[in-house]
Amino acid sequence: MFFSFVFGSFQLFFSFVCFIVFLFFFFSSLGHSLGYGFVNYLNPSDAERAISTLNGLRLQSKTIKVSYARPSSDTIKDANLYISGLPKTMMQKDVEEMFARYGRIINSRVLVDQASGLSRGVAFIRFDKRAEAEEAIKDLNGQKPPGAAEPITVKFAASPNQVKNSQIIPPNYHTPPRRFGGPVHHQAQRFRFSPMSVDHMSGMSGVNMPGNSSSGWCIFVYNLGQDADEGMLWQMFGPFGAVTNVKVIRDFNTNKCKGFGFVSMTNYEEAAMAIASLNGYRLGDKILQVSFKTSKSHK
DNA sequence: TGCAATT
Repeated sequence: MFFSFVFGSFQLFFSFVCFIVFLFFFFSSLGHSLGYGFVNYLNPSDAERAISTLNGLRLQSKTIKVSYARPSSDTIKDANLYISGLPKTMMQKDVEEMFARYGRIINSRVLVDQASGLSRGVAFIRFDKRAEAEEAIKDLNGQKPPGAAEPITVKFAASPNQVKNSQIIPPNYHTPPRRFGGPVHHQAQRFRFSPMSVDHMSGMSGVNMPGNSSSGWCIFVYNLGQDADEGMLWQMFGPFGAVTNVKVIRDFNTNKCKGFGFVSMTNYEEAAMAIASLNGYRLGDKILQVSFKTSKSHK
């Protein structure tokens, strides 16, 4: 439902047709979603900006891929490979190198043991075309990688249906956010599809930490104008990192903003940076006060 | 100073 809210607003703001953005959630699928979705843009430049802004963005434990959608066709179906028996020393890059000659790799992943952080010797590789995947199986199944003691198994991956937790994509509004003094977006994190880049504060979901809840960090924004809207909050906070939700609190009768709102961000460091940067920010004729939400909420 | 919730 939040999903439909997000995509509903997206459609409202950007509407229909033309360029397609393909999203792929790395590290497994979530909820009943298959882990990916499509967004249509009216303007190619908007699609371009969505890609450059959101690709590689970390959301919870995931890193999203955002790229142009490949045209749908039977030739790209069932092109995902399951590889097992890999030497534990082989990294994602090494596995990709081994398979690259068979075709264009759409994505890849080496499974890692949660506790030890070491490779489990299992990988997935999705090729652009099923024929490429078939070639790779023919050639590499039962083969030993250079220096390996055991042969690897290469076969088609099982059809997609693992169930996991659900999470949401923060839309990023189309106005250039630089005027909010936000950081250039995620230069260091982009393309680092590694589970090592997990927020080090997320293990600290402690009771004493302000603003923290089970899903990210809630930020209190005070001194919004009467006609503040959610779009403003997305614009202000989006540049600092993964924003999962924004809310402008309005009077039920007048529908005017009561002067404050909330923003949820996934990663502590990004939330802290947003607060440090936006607290005291002048929005119109008002000086914003931005802080972690306090827990005075039980009535 | 002001910290929600009409899914």
